[in-house]
Amino acid sequence: MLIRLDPASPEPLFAQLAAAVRGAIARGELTAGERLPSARELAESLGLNVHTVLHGYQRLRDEGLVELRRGRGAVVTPSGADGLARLRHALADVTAEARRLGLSAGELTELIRKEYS
Amino acid sequence: MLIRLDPASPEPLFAQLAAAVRGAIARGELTAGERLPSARELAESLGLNVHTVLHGYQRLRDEGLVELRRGRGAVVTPSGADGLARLRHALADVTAEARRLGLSAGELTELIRKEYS
DNA sequence: GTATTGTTCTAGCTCTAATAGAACAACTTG
DNA sequence: CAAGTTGTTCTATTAGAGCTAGAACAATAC
Repeated sequence: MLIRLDPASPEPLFAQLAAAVRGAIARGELTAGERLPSARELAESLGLNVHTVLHGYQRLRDEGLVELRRGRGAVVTPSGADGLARLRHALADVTAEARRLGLSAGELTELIRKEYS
Repeated sequence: MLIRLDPASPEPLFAQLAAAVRGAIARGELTAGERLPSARELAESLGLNVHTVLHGYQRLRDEGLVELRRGRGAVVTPSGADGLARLRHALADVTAEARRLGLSAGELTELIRKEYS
């Protein structure tokens, strides 16, 4: 799993890291039961602090995508892997266009809610 | 145009303000050539600092949605209004397709949230 | 000419992100 | 059981963004 981070981005590093893992799960590059590198390992290889990596892992845990256990590390959950893989591509074009126009995720979802009602 | 801001949100106030205006344009509540309230006026009525409002306006200008001129204020550009209107139509197509496939609004917005992260 | 409005500048305050180091608790492995 | 691995928790510091504040300035409208 290749992870590239941009320190100059307004997006926090821990969030970029979480996003990278999330994307890998959605694309099927990481499957249920697979284990992520240990925080200390990944921090070393990415040139980050251990706490920053753990912060990202904890966000993924909050989203239900991975399980964290001491001594074992971070493991992809079945529910997380299943839920992500679906209609993601169908939305890619629209979200890219929306982002180009400066819309936030909140604004886009707001438009959708109105569209559905 | 009603603007509601949440100071407790992680989203910066200037960004929330820009988002509100953007949404109003996308929904057609603000049309090309229309003038926004002056920064000093809006700051007063929203309980914000003038600079915060101007920060939001400047973001909208960077996105090409409004023009800023001293003495005149912020005016919605034709190109900005058009672009957002187009997106709105594209979005209508996607939501129609999603509905045809049996997705709920919640599922769709959840996918978008992940797409943006 | 006068009022309005955005632009620019300095300044201070607060909060988040990121880093750093240390000790600790739970789990895995031999 | 013993040792190593890994996440958890704690305190602390640094850097930057966001927001507020006040002032002076420049372009436009009337």
